[in-house]
Formats: sequence, C-alpha cells, structure tokens
Amino acid sequence: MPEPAMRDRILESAERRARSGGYHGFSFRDVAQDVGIKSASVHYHFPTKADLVEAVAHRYTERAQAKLATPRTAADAVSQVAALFRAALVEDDQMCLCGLLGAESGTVPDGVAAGTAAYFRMLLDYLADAWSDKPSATRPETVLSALEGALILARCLGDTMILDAVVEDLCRTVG
Amino acid sequence: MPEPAMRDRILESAERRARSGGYHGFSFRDVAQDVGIKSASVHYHFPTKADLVEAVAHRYTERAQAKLATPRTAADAVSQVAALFRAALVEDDQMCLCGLLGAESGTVPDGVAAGTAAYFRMLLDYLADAWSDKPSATRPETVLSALEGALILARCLGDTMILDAVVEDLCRTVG
DNA sequence: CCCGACCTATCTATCGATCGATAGACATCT
DNA sequence: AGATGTCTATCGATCGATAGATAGGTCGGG
Repeated sequence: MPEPAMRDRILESAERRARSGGYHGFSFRDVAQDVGIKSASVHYHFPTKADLVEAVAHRYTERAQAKLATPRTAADAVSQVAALFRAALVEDDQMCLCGLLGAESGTVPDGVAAGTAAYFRMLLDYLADAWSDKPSATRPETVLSALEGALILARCLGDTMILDAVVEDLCRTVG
Repeated sequence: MPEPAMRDRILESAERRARSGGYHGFSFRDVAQDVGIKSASVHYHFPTKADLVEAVAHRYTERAQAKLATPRTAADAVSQVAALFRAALVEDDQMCLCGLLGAESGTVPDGVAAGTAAYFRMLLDYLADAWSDKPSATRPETVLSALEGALILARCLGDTMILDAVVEDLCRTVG
C-alpha cells in the first residue's frame, strides 16, 4: 500500500475548508498547506477546482448515505437524518457542505451544483421512502429544510440548542 | 441634495452580488462595474469590504422589518415572514442574504457575522411576539429554519413549489 | 461680483498578495 | 523504461486597498 492517502487528505481538507467558507472561500494553496504539499501538486490529483469540489460533494453524499440505516418508520428516518446534522454541528463544528454550496449554487461550476442537488435528492428520497407506510402532515421537504436552516441559525447565533429544539418540533409533527 | 444615489446603488449591487455568491463570491471591481465607476471610488463610500457588507446586512434587516406589519396571530406572523422568503425566491430570484452569510459565518469579518445574527434575532423576535397569545407546537426557530432551508432547496433543485409546500406545512402545524 | 479655500466624488496608477492553472525537472518505485 | 507523485518556477488575472491628481461645487471675505 503505497499512498492513496494523499488524495483522501486533500478531499478531507477541501471539505473542511468548503464547509467553512464555501466554494469561493478557500484556495488550492490553503488545501496544499493543510496536507503539506505545494499547490501545484494538488492539481495533479484534481486538475481544476471544480473537479476537486465536485469530488468532495460526491464523497460527502456517499458518506451521509452510508450512515443512514434502513428506517423502520417516518419518525425513525427523521431521527437518523437529524443525527447527521447534529454531528455536523457538534462533532465537526461545521456547516453542511451542500447547505453552503446550495446557497451559493448560482455562482459555482455546474458540476458542483449538480453534486449538491444530488445530495438533497438522496436525503429527500430517503425520507420519502419512509413516508410511504404512514403519510404524515409534515413533508420530507419541510424536514430537510428545517434541519438545513437550523444548522445555519445554530451556528450563526452560537446556540446548539436551536438545532435540538427544531428536531424536537419535527419529531413531534412527524411522529 | 445632489447625489446620494451612488451610495445606494453600490449597496444595491453589493446586496445582489452577495446574495448570489456570498461574501467571498464578489469583488469591489464587480460592484464598481455594476454601478459604472472605478473600484477605487467604491472605497470612498465604503473603506473596506467588511464595511460594505456590514452596511448591506443592516439595510437588508431594516427593509425586511419594514415589510412586516404587526401580526394579529401566530399564523399571520408566519405568513408575513414566509412572504419575505417567497419574494426573495420568486421576485428577486436570489438567496436570503443572511442565510448565505450565516452559512459562511465562520469566515466573514466579525461585523458582518454580527449583522447577520441581528437579522435572525429580529425575525425570531417578531415571530416569538406573535406566539405569546397562543403557544404553538412549532417554535419560531423551527419556522425560520424551515423557511431559510426551503429557500436553499428550492433554488438548488430548481423547484419553486418546494418553498410553497414547506410554507403550507408550517401554516398547518402552527395554525 | 469675484477669488481663493475648502469639500465631494471621481479618476489614474499602482501596491503587494493571492488566485487557478501550467510546464517541465526530478526522484522513487515497478 | 515507464508510471507516479512531488517539486520549482512561473503565468496572466484578479484581489483589497492606497496615494495622489483632478474636476466641479460651495461658501466666506474682500
């Protein structure tokens, strides 16, 4: 096993950077410094910034999907998705990658916007599948929207409990 | 009073730019071109970028507040705030300024982050006041979060109806 | 009424830093 | 030899910001 590590370390750095400042908020030089190489070497792994961030979005979506177990009920699905956002806020102390990229979606490369949309569709599908057994008053779109927005509010106002309160509301209206 | 117009035109341009690409997604030269002067002249009105965006956030908050009439009920308050977000999506075809700046909050100047937080507090206070007469199952934080998130999803997925669906859910669970 | 001292708002020109990206050398390993 | 991965060096463009010139307006004193 030589070193496929560097590619992952680059992705890791780029994800963290992008989740803090968005697509326009970091540079190849930032990432290069994080992983201890020169910025020209980052281009070896990812020719353009669009390639890099698109790969980050892909990995982000796949990792999220991997953390989601087949839900037993709609309320269970909400809890599992909510856990993703809570981890972002508390463990990572970062935004949701696609929440930020989605907000910037008009000014990012097409591939990045597409990857961002794919993330949202994946989560909406996951929720919608769990809805089938029990139609609820609160739609999957509302659940995901509320979680995404709660992450912004909680981070911006410096109050973790905002996310908890929103999740509680969602569980009540869905369950 | 000859020309206080330029200052406002700069704010107008900067707001539009910031609502598309965020704090790091536009430059003094972008704004200068929009309003037909040189970037050095923009610095005359706003010495630094932080000053400019802070002023944009201030104006944005005041304008939002001006559009909100004293609510009769909690459901009425939700409708009025929802109308702000619907206008952003449909009329402006842009993000909520503070939704985007709030998502970037870790990488923007302190004054900008403070102005963003002030916007959220203003809307939360507006909603919370309307809650007093009738305690509801869905908190103000959840309403605002859902609207902010719905704007992101609707824009990113290119589906205006997402916002409408979320607003419907909110009106149902609040009213 | 005119003159000069200020004031406002823009300009040109430029600064050092950084941006994404490329070319080509070099070392290491297969 | 060839592939892999990093380097140095650099490109032209752009970044936020500054200095200093300039044109036009205002206003007070002679």
